[in-house]
Amino acid sequence: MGTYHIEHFDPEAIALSGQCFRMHILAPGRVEVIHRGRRVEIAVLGEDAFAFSCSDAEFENVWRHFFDLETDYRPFLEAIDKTDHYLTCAAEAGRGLRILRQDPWEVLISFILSQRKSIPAIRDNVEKLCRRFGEPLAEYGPDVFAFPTPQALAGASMEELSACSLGYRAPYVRAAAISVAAGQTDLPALSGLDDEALLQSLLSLYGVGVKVARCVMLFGYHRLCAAPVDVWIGRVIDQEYGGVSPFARYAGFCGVIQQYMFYQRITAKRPEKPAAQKNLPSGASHAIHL
DNA sequence: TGCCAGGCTTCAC
DNA sequence: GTGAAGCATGGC
Repeated sequence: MGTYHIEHFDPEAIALSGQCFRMHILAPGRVEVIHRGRRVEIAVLGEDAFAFSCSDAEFENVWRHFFDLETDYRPFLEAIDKTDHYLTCAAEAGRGLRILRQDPWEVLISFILSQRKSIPAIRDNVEKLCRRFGEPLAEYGPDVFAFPTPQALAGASMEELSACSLGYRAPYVRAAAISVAAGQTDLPALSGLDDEALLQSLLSLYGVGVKVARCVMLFGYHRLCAAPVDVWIGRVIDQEYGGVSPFARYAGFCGVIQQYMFYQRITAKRPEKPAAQKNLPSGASHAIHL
């Protein structure tokens, strides 16, 4: 158990932000994460003060990197257009968000099955997969499981996958698992590709479209230039920006900006405002962004 | 009962 | 190349 002073870090906000489905709020100020066969609990002690339920060595070797604590998020916040009221408020609400450095394989499968599902439903599906096909992590308790390996999912039948409530996404998950397990898709090697090549490689997988590919790029490969546009972000762009994406202004880190917008949108009380012409930054449509 | 959820593939045209 | 239809499941 170690205690640390960390700025711009809000584990509860990150757990709610929809980028990671194995991060749970256990109680106010207490969050757990399971990542690459390890589990850690984080306790919020006070402003910028946190306790991690692991050794200092594990914090330095695993969790500092996972939570992207080496990155200074201040320049991202300072670059936000002060006349953009929506984004200024969103960034203030989400100033403790960070883009996690997750396992690309876990991100790939999680976002394949995210299609047309709510975040709680995705979380349930991921947990079902882990319980059914993941290795038990007995050192953390009888009810803790690792994310399934590609081999484990590739060896599952359609019936077994469908039993995890995957619906029509079951063949997508199976195809991706077979491709990765067979070495046809080498996920670690993809990290060496440039952004466009990485995008095209991900799009070649059955069941992976532009939105899911961008999620994998952002959350699995830490390509901060990738900004997934889903129904929520689409609504923000329509309602707050008159249909013109603000991402062009934030080249190189629009994935971070997107995450502030997404968090603000899903944690708001869903005010269904009519389309407004409030923020109209110059720039191209969001469609051109990775 | 109907609509919607971090969409994608398939098939007309 | 573009747009609509169809797709499973669960929550509200």
